[in-house]
Amino acid sequence: MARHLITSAIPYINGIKHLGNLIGSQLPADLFARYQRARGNDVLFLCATDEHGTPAELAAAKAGKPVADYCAEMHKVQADIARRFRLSFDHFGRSSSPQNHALTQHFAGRLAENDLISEVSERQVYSIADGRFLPDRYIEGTCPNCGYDKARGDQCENCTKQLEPTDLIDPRSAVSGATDLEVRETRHLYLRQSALKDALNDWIDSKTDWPVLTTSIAKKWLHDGDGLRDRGITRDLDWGIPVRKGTEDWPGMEGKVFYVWFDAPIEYIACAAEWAEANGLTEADWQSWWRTDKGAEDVRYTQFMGKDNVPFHTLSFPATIIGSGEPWKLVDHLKSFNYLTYDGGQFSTSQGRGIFMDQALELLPADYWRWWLLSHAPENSDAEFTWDNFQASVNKDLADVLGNFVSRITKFCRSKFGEAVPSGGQTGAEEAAVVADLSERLDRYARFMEAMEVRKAAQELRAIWVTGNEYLQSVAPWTGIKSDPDQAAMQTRFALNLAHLFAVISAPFVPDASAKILTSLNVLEPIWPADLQEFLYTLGPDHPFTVPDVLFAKITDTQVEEWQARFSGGQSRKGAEGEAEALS
RNA sequence: GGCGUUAUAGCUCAGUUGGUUAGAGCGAACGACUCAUAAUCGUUAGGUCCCUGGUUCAAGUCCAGGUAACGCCA
Repeated sequence: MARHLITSAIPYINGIKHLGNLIGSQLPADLFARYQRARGNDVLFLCATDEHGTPAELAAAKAGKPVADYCAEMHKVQADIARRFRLSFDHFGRSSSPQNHALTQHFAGRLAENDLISEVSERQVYSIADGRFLPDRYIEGTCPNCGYDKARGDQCENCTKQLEPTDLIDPRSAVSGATDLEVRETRHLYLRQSALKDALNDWIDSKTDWPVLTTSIAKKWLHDGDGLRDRGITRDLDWGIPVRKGTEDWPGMEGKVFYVWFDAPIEYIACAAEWAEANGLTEADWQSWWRTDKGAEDVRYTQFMGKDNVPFHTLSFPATIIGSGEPWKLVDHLKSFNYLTYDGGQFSTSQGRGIFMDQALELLPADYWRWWLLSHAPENSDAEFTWDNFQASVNKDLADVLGNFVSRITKFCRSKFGEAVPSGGQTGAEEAAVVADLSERLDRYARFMEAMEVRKAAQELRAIWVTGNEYLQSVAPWTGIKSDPDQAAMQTRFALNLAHLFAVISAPFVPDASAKILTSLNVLEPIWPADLQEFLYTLGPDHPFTVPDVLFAKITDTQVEEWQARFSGGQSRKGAEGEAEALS
């Protein structure tokens, strides 16, 4: 039995994610996890909320709540939506957990011992009124280049010129509008990633089976310009993991916290510790997934993420792990996705553009979204969501091809033979041909799923559904029953077993529909078809079943028009990044 | 500005290391069937593979230059 450790990029805490976020990491990760479980493998599938940093603080302030309370609430909201999308996390953790505090401090300590941490003095803008240092993007002022009065400290959005906060004319705090700003000296820790450049390069070179998208991004960061740069791992904030060297104080770092990018990926590990605690397991149990000296040498670790997250997962996080000198598991396979676009532009949290997870579920059940998103996953390039395409795909694939097949065969059987699998007849050449065809297709489907070729897997799965309709159309039991009832009974029995097959193998894509079909067919313990020939005899004569309700209602033109208007962009969820409107 | 990705049928996309008449699904037209969610199944039509030039016996595929779209720039 293979062991699969699977993590999805962890979503930021400050609001509900949109469909682009969903298909970029969590959903394909779930598909893979469900598939591996269905094949009988041992799976630990982890995800969490990424809770630290300035956006969380500001979102909490806006909501008028202490940041810890805000994060706890938003974590529940996100967990609930994930559950409703049937994301089958073994644990949905929090980067603010005690486990992550301890591990982050531990890693920092190890890195310091290995001389991979340096201390750098920096000058940063401090807002006296706010009582805090301001990150560059939270300073606003007039652009010295074009005169735009809402330029940010890192860049002017009007003329796109890159700026330093000190370039701004009449700078003010974007948090409070305060103008009493000053530049203060502050000391920060840097991770000396540059010292690990060769180690990282060798490691990435050893990954010959990674997607081009992944390696090209990693290589660019490694070799572009001056090469891999050292990165600050601390910030002058209140909300975060206090800077400590393992369990000891870190002189000169009092009152500072780790920068969110440093502690967030460590949550992948800490989340396993949270999982163990939540399930009454021991440290040895979770370490058997993460420590190659404690049982994880046979674990295959796969990460899922959007392309914007690739540098962190190929360089920064591995630098932390390699730099620790301890035998933690490094990622084996890394599956990255491009963006889903909406009406030609990006989905945007800050501009409220596109469809958000909670809104999607108000319109239609999870399976509809899961199927469309997965079968159109932005694997090789950006993919575009349009309502017309969504309607056409879902109606055709789910309602007409799969749903209608289950409906037609169960109803036919009920009307001619009653609600039990009919007996009589012997399978012949026609059925043997279907078995041969399906065996080949099932094999391809499995290979695509193993390789995480999501779109191709969906395409193959759909072709398998079509096989069922082809078979019925070809043998036409509704005609044959008049002259040879035994033959028609056998054909009906065979087709009911096909419905069973479809339910079992479709579960990773459309878990709810799959469960409904299995319930109707009275199958309590679905088992993946190892031997197809044998599997298609699972439902034998007299096995009772019921006709399921309509599995997938079609999306009407009226609905599409209404939704198109409602989500025409910018109206549904306006506001700056970090707003808590999603909570209401 | 630098860099990256992409460009194939009306639409959404496949096209392995260069190798016959460039493929699939949807949509369209026509036909078959009537068990089924007016669903299904079959047949057919539809392409200057963004442009220009180059390498080669052979280029959708490799190289150079251009054009356009999208993205990233810590």
